Parts: sequence; structure tokens; C-alpha cells
Amino acid sequence: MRFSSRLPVATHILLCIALLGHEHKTTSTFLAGSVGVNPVIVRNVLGQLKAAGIVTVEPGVGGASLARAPEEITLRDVLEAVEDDAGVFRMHEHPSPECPVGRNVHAVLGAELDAAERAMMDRLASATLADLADETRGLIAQQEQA
Amino acid sequence: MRFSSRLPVATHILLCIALLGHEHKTTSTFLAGSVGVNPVIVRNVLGQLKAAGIVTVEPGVGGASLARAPEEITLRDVLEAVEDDAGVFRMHEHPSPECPVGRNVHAVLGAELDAAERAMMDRLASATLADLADETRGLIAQQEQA
DNA sequence: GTAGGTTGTAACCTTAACGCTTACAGCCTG
DNA sequence: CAGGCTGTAAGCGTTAAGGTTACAACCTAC
Repeated sequence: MRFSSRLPVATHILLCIALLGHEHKTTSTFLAGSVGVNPVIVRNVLGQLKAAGIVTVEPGVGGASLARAPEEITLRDVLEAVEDDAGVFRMHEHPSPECPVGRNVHAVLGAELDAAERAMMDRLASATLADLADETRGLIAQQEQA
Repeated sequence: MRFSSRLPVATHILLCIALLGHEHKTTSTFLAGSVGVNPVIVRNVLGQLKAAGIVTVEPGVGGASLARAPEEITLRDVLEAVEDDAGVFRMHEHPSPECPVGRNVHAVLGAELDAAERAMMDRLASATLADLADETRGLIAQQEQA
């Protein structure tokens, strides 16, 4: 039971664009070098972020930039951009309709699981790309001082 | 990015034990019938719940019962019993240590993802088996009335 | 206009996880 | 001792993720 690494990869990409975009051309090859994955994966993720209106990509010339202010991009936005929206939890498929428990477990447990998922999503929605960029900038400054 | 169905299966099993345990012998075969899966899967889940101190199982004679009061069993307990504790989110493995972003993304993003996971876990911890059993009992009563 | 670098996809492969099933040893009660 | 149950190992099929290669479409520089 584990999430794919698409959210971390996408966030890494966005941080690179936000922090390094002014001094490097953020091509898929450059980003792939920082993230440590194949450039095709970067292009796929970038495509999903573009479809969600989070970034713009220059075909031909190369490079990506943010389509919105970093304050307007939350981790929830990123997660929903790169993962399918089928929900986090998956019920078992064939509870017996003859059993009084099997007949109702879907409704009772489903409500609880949805609430748990919502709690996680709300937390992710409270973290913006601007927050993460600021924190990262702080760490970089510390490291340069040392 | 989806969870396995072990948590729903385990919860279903516990509800059966809590609600039907006094009138049926809750063998793995009986439980498998209600849940709609193979008896071996029930035995495996039951084994994990037993290891976590949530149920007791009678080898030989057959049948399972709750080891604690339903009020003392939360969905979080169940989740931790049946899923490995490696954490929900998984970072990408090879961010470049040469890139200032790659060097710090793990710390910055990891803290945020941990907080989101904790929010979900806290929500699950607030739902007890007693709550779910009560709700289920309510639905059953409604259905019998109709 | 052409060469070089870039994006956008499609196709294929490998690996890992999940769930299902069969099989069998060990245990208990009637 | 016979029958039913638990505990567990082993193998199979499916699905998803991630990596890689390949190639068409696009843009800029020369």
C-alpha cells in the first residue's frame, strides 16, 4: 500500500522551475538530471501538469515555466494533476448481499475512509509551492554559509 | 496510487465478529462467505489481527473473537495491523546531490507528506469498531423494518 | 533551407505487489 | 480415529509502475 512517486517527482520539477528557472533553461533533460529519472518521465509528468494548467511548456524551443503564481499552486493541485482521481481507498469487490454485514459494510466503512482521505487532501491543500520554495531557499542559504 | 483492500477486508471481518459472533461460529470459511474472498485470505488477515492483539483465534476448534472491547479498536489500529509500516508516500530514489533542489527536496517535501499522512491516520484513529458496529446495526434495523 | 536540439507519444520490457488457489502439516473435539 | 479447522508455503495470473528506445512534429540558429 504505497503511493507512486509521481507526486514527489512532480513537486521536484516544480521546485526546480520556481527556483532555477531564471538561470537555467528547464528542459526535460536538465530536469531529469536533477530528479534522477529518465527524461521521458519528466515529459510525461510535465504533460500532466500542463493539462492541469499548472505549467506551460515550449514545444520546439524547450523549457517549462509556471502558469500560476507559486502561492496559487498547492500540493493537492499537484497530486490531482498527476494521479488518477479514482480515490485512495479501494473496497473489496464482492461482499455477500445475503449477509447483513456484507450488505452494509460498503456504506458504513466507505464514509469513514472518504473522511480520512479528505483529511489528507485538506492537509496537502494547505501547503503551497511558495512555502516549499521558501523552505528550500532557506536550506540552500544555510549550506552555502557553511 | 491506491491502497490494497486489506483494510476493508479486515474491517469487514471484525464487524462480522462483533455483530454476528454470538449466533454464528466465525470460522474462516464463514467469514470468507460474507466478505467474498478466499478463506485463506481471511486466515492471513486474521493472523495479522491476532499478532496485533486485536483478535484471538481458536486453532483446531475454530472461530475468532475480539481480544479487546470494540471501543478500544480504531481503524488506525486495524490499518497498522494489516499493512506494512513503511509509510504511505514514497519519495523518488535518486535526486541529484549536485543540484541545490535535489539536495533538499527530500527534507522539505518529506515533512509535508508526513504531515498529510498523519492527518489521515488521526482521522482513522477517531473511528472505533464500536462506532461502525452501531451504524451497521442501525442500517440493519431500518432494512428489517421495510 | 537545413541541422541540431527539443517536445509529444507510442511501444515494449522488467519488476514488484496483490489477490487467488491448491496443498498439506498441526491441532482440537466428538 | 475421523472430521473440521487453523497456519503456512508455493505457484499462478493480473495489474501497475518505471525504464528505455524510437520516431514524428516543432522551433531556432546558421
